[in-house]
Amino acid sequence: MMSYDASSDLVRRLREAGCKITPPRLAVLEVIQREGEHLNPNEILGQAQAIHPQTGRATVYRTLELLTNLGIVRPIYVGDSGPTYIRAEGGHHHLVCSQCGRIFDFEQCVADSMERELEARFGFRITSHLLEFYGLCADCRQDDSTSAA
Amino acid sequence: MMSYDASSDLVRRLREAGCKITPPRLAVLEVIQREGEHLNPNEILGQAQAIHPQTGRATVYRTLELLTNLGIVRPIYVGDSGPTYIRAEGGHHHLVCSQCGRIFDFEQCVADSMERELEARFGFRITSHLLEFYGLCADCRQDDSTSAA
DNA sequence: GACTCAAATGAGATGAATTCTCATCTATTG
DNA sequence: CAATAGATGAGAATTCATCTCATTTGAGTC
Repeated sequence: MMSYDASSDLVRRLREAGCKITPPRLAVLEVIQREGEHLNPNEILGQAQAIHPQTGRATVYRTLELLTNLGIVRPIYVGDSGPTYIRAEGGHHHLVCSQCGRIFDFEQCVADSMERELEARFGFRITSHLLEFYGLCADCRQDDSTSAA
Repeated sequence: MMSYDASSDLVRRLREAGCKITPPRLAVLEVIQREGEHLNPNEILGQAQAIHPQTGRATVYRTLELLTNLGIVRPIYVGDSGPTYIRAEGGHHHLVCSQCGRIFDFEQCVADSMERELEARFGFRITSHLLEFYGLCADCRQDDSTSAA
């Protein structure tokens, strides 16, 4: 037990926050660090149980809340699915089709240029951002053009 | 019955999509147009019932899904509350504290400058965007500085 | 290494939000 | 006005998240 990687950077942050380092927490951290992106609570539970089988559902929810408050992960709602969790660092950029729900990613982003100004204005320390554009994707535009004017 | 404002722009869009114009749908549209921002399904139900008392909960969910597919409204998840609905036009800009959950709005935004390029690149027709920054607000930074290094 | 205690846990109950089912009704077209 | 596909409302069913509480455990102290 307690054999995963109890010395990672994230574990240190938990310790500093006065939290105990438990097997379920290590399992969830492991999942986040390994897969990381866009897992929902149920998937995180499943993967955490692959590491530490006794892990309970409530503990996963509790751990995700804890990690969110510590600024380590962050829930994100995209499309019509429930929340998924991502690492709370860097930027996430999506193009979301309101009709079919498909999601496209893009990389370049102008948000960084705003960070400094917003930090100064609001006294924030910004660690990440989300930029999403909504509209109709190419396919759904075509389908529409038959019926709409 | 059928006396609210069956000739608005939004009603026309419903007709064009081949949908029937019914009292519950008019009621929901009326609520969206009047209040518009950040109502959750339950609040929308309440206000729709003030207009058309027989309106059922399932119909509100169905109508919101319909309006979302038509690109008229859009669900948004901010903070830890459930979904709320906003008009699917223009931009929404938030600064979210990961610790206390408070939300600050700001106006100026650089996203517009990216829209044209993304539209060209992905063949999208973009109607709105969401730009959110995450981090620690001024208050939570202070609380943290006592414990953290 | 054993002792202590607050923190953390798991199982299942509970609760809230959403979706589904189906018999009935109605907006629209001809 | 009649016909009909689409829409509706009521309540059942499902899903997802939270809460409760008895038990366990990590981590500091000796």
